[in-house]
Amino acid sequence: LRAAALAYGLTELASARDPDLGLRALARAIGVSATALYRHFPDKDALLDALAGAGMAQLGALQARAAAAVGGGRDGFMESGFAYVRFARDNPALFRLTFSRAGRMAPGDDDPAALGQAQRLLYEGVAAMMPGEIAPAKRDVMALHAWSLVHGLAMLILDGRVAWDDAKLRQILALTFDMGD
Amino acid sequence: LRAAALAYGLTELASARDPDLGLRALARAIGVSATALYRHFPDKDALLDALAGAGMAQLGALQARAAAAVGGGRDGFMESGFAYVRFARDNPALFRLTFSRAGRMAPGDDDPAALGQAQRLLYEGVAAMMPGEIAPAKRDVMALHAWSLVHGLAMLILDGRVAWDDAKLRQILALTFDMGD
DNA sequence: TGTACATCAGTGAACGCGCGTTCACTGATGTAC
DNA sequence: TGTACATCAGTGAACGCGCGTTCACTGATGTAC
Repeated sequence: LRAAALAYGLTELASARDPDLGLRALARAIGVSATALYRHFPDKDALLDALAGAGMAQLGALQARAAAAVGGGRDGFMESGFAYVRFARDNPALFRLTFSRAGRMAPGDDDPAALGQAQRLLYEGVAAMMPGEIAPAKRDVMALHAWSLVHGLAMLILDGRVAWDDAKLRQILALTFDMGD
Repeated sequence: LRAAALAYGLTELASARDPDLGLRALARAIGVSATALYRHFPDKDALLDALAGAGMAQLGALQARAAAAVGGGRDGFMESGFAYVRFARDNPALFRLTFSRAGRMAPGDDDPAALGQAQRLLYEGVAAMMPGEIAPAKRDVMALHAWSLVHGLAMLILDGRVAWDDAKLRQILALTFDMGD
């Protein structure tokens, strides 16, 4: 049941716009009594945390795959950024839930594999972008810069402020991701 | 009462983390029966829309003031970007509400003065940043780039993913806002 | 100046709703001897 | 092989809660004649 609940939750959050997911509603949807869920999660919060963790893991995996598909390096970094925005578009509620939840945990309290992977990808990407010597502080700034860009783009798209346009998005990303030239 | 409701709503949303604001709760807080609000707003949605509009107006005004304070131009653009992030930090729930609501309206259905001002500032900023001839398409890309950056930074800070650090934030912004060099 | 009437802001009771959670329970599955 | 017992996943009824909204109402303020 735990697996079924998470699976349904993830698909529901992929299509939904609003990340408000009710415990009762979820139970109803998978054809089980609401109380049954309490066998597998201490409370609603824990359920949502699990979903958020799964979302983060999905996002990380997607980014890694996108980067690998073009052979890594600077192109891979750019592709991983693009994948980030695509993930948000394809999983609006899950994307929101993932970030609103994960931030509420104490640092390190997160699913370590998932957050670790996202962070690592970010830094590796920055390194690939600037292959020379980079001061750690500078690397940090560039990583946050890239992260903010894709995150903001994703949010603006989810909020209906920016229309999806493949070519235009790539141009916007290029401004940051080709910066090392 | 309309003014009181909006005023209280704004201060509440400035301190709150969560933009879920109840009509009954708001009425209770300003010492009035819940039904009294229906004299001034057709329903809860209208109330929230009004608050979102006010938030957008505040944000626009703040950005304009920040830009003017350093004499406009490229510095002014950078300052307006910084003000954007500061506004989000200082009004977490209002910032969220403003963007989640405003996007749901049909384009142009928004408070025209507010959205117009934000948009205009954006384009003027890009123009100031690149004083030469810019193709409209390129200007568009640069404007969205800048917007996404500050928006993403704001969201990551609100979600507790990025710590507030004045100097660091300025460095991150500079990567984009000094790009025309 | 006084009277009749309309307008309007606000009230309190009541509606139905979905929610998260607790409770005592049932029935199936496994395990010890 | 059979019996006794513990474990465990699931059930349905019930709790209290806050919500948005409707309703018939009250009392004050303004306006017409």
